[in-house]
Amino acid sequence: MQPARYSQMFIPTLKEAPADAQVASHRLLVRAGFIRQLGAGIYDHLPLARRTLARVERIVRQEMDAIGGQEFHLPALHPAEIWKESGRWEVMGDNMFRLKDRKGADYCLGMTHEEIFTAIARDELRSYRQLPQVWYQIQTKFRDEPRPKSGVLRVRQFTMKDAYSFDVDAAGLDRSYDDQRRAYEKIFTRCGLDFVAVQAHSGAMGGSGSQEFMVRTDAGEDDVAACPKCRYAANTETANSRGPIRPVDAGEPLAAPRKFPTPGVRTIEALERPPHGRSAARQLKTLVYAADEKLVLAVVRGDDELDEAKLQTATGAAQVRPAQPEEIRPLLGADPGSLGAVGVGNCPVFVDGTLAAAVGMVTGANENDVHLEGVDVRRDIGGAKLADLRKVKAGEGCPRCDGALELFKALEVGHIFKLGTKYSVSMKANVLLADGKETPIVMGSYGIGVERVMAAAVELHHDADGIIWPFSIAPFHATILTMGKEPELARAAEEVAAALGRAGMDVLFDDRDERAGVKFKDADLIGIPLRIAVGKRGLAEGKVEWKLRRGKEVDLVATGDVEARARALLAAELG
RNA sequence: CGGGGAGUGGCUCAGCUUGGUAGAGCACUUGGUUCGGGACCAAGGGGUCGCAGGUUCAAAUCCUGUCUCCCCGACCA
Repeated sequence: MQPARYSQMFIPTLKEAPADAQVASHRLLVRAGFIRQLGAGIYDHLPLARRTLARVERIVRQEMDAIGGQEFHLPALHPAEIWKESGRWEVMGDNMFRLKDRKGADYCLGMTHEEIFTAIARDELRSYRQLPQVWYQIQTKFRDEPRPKSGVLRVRQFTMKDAYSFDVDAAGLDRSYDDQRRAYEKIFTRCGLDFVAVQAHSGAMGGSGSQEFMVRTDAGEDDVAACPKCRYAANTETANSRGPIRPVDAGEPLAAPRKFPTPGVRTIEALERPPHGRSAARQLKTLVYAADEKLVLAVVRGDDELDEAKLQTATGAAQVRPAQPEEIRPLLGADPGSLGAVGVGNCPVFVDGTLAAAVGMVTGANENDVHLEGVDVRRDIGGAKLADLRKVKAGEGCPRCDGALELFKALEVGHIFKLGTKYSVSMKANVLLADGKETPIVMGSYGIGVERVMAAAVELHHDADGIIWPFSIAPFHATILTMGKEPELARAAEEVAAALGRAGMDVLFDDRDERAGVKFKDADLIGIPLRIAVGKRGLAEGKVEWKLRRGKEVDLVATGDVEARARALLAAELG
């Protein structure tokens, strides 16, 4: 293959990063000439990004094909009807880009493709004999994110590999799911990502189980609780810890809750201070939420934090949001800060499971400036449903072993779901069994954010000078540059470039009329894994400088040895 | 949506408080000197100061509205 010539390529590198770039991947992908912003959460992929993304996609295709996946390409523009069938036209709310055609009919831009693939399955699959099927595509998704941020990490238009499995029964789904999980492990490993597969919250997708593939980085937006001693790892949206959480600092039990005046007290902290002195662990925190627009109460301990995803799971609602003060007052008769669940009968109450046996607790009396003490959760909030609502904290016990949990930030690069029959039932995708009965197809859905894989690799692999790509997804494997203008240097560089090409490397030949320093800086910034520099001194002995981006050492290598050495390096790196 | 910040040559920013008709560095063009880690000198090109109204003899600067972008909280690959 011919080496690419830097002078002919469009690689707009920048000395300074745009002021609004906060995270490393954003800063470096812009500076190194991979991406440019078109609008909030909308990015141009310039040639270098396209090359890297194409490599990621190639790895994804290989691993999908290896488990029997068949590639499709479905429309991004969807008629509203199909989303109304599954009920998600409403569920997706403002996250969906919606538009009308010239006749006024409703359309949307696809956020994901469960509905479209399920429609194909419904229309075309008739018999259990046709199953299992594994279908996938690499396609553009549109989501009207409320808050795009962090460069390419959270955007409104992105590329997703989405795969769907169709099985006759749950056992088949388990196999398909395991195939995908193993494929994901290979994909992310090959892309040079350190990752953990964690237990996840299913959110709007529905279904029985799911795992997220997380890359540990502060640029991520999820919190993961993981046990260093065993394999337990979970998104804090589902993570548990081993009880007892902390000693329940029980107050004095009373025969019945007793009111006491708390003028001006509106916060847990205020109630901890004198003259009240009620520790947060003895307080009940009562929060009002709208779950699918129906008000509910959520109660956690005063020193705990409510996890909204857990509340969503507990209520079974599609959407959960904090209630407005204007909604709360008519419901409970008091303002936030004086709320409690004791005696509340006009809305569902959810109490965190760790409070099941709590006695002698303090809570708001639903009367401004008044609290209750001596509250016995079982006795006084008897109608409540117990649920896991609290967010786990670092250092708490692992639910699976005697280890202690650690918490860290992570970036979600992939998510696999056992959907079950949610979509096949609502969209009537059935097949006939051997005994002639109809059964809904059992489905799974599996996503990978392609740009996120690229960005995650940058987050993980960079230094002060720029990106350090793994060979597998680098835009070029090697770059070659000359130090000086002598024609013999350029000639030698051409030869070395050809040798690298014969070894199977993609080569960028920096033939620009620039000083060596400029070429070095750009090579480091762009992050090409292997750099060969041709200079007068080395060439006098028939040698060139061989340097890996990730290391410090510079080796002098005879030009005749470059090909063999490159071949060996590539074999070692790509396996 | 709630809260905070910012829009001035391609990029990073100054100028705004105290109105007087736009600047620096980088980038770009030309010439010269350089040439192993983002060179130097000289001469150039490039901006209706986000947009729309208003105040004023005069608006980048003051007022109102509006759009866009960024950051912090609720969603997701």
